[in-house]
Amino acid sequence: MIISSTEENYLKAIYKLAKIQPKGISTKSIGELLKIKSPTVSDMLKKLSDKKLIKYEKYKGVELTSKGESLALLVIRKHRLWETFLVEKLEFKWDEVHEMAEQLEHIRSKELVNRLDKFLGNPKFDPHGDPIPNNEGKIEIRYDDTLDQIKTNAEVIVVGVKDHTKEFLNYLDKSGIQLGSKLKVVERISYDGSIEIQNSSKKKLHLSAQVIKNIVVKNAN
Amino acid sequence: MIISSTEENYLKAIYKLAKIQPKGISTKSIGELLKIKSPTVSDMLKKLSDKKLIKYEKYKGVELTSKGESLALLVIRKHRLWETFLVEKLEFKWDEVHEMAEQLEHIRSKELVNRLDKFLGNPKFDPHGDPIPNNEGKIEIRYDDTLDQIKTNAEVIVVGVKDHTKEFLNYLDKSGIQLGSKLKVVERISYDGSIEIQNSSKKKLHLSAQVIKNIVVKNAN
DNA sequence: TAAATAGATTAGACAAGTCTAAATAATATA
DNA sequence: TATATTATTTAGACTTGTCTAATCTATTTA
Ligand SMILES: [Mn+2]
Ligand SMILES: [Mn+2]
Ligand SMILES: [Mn+2]
Ligand SMILES: [Mn+2]
Repeated sequence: MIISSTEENYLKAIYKLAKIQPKGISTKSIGELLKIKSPTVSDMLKKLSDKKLIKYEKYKGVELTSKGESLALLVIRKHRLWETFLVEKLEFKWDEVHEMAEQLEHIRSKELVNRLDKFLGNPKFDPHGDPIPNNEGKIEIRYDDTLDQIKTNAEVIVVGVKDHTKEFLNYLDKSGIQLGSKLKVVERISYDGSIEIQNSSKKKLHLSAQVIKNIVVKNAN
Repeated sequence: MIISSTEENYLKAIYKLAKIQPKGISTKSIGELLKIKSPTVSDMLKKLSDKKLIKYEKYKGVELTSKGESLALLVIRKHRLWETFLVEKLEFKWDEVHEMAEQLEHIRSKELVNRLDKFLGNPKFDPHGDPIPNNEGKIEIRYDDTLDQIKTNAEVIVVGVKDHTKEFLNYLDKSGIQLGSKLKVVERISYDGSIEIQNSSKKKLHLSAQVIKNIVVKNAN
């Protein structure tokens, strides 16, 4: 069965929404994520349902079938492997790769993605710290905290970001924060939820609530 | 101006046909190359003409404008660079890469193609010996002979192929012929235009007229 | 629980890219 | 040169993916 790029994008969107709200993904939320109007989404849901890629009942929301989930995971695998290639091999910065990966993720070839994986040394995470599903669609889910949940004086290492926009990633670059950065929470300002941190070279930095909830960290043991 | 993948394929086809028959490329020949029916081609020619990518007069055939030629060359550049990547980096064989490159050639990013070029060491030729246009669309045209034009006892090196099908490339593989192979023409059989060759390890091989006209060689000095 | 609101679906339209059948133009041939 | 053949274009239709406007359903709230 042939799956179009458009259909792949819907499956990926449903997969992503399901990670936040497992049951009954709404037409509206899919439309918002893909920047497509609801009636268009409605039509596509019928089509994906006919292809047995989703479970769909009118007005009841939608859920991926296991076939649909596998396909979504394959698209995500390709997206993240290509992003890794672009950063590791072609020396792009982490804020530059998403758009290219949005195109590359639709290249059809089982063999290509597996060779690419091998060429990159079977990476487990992409340049934004997101896990790369393996060839069987298995994905390592990491239960790490975001920086806003960290106690004062705790030391942590940056392992990912939740916001992938150019603006956010650029802001982190300018602040000298990247994957692997070691940070210490010096002070929490309860008034606005912001924090004061110190980096490994003792430099202090003030980060807003908005920013720290998008930085994923693990304990620096 | 946005050029769709479909439009890119038409431009590439016209470019390729123009190398054989510079003036007045026919609707029919484009259709045959792209496996698309003539009326569809006719429609597209109007569209490409409106976009000033081709010069087109009804019933008079078609010609690329310089804008159209630049775009065609960019697509060819991308195709050949990706093929080189697939063979050099991902270890695909030369008969396995064309279909993937047909998809990859449409990835939109000026920066990506130039970084890829650099990553590959600015290769001048692709895995089939075809020249890779540079960033300005300049292409090195090589005036090499095909093996059927070589005198008896001359020694040559294989620098390209004219038939890119899996079947032909596979046949060459099985015969131990690849880019860089050194061959000596031992005998020409005038009856059927076939030849007897000797490879660098003195092994003899009989090649049909059909085969040798698709092998591009240069003199082995 | 009845009305208001939000969300979802249906209806009808459009663009891109494709097709077949019919009409027309150009070219070859008798 | 008149006719036959071939190539091209026009006409009309279909599919995919999108939209807006209208209608229907579900949920919230007074
Ligand atoms: Mn991305
Ligand atoms: Mn990513
Ligand atoms: Mn090719
Ligand atoms: Mn090639």
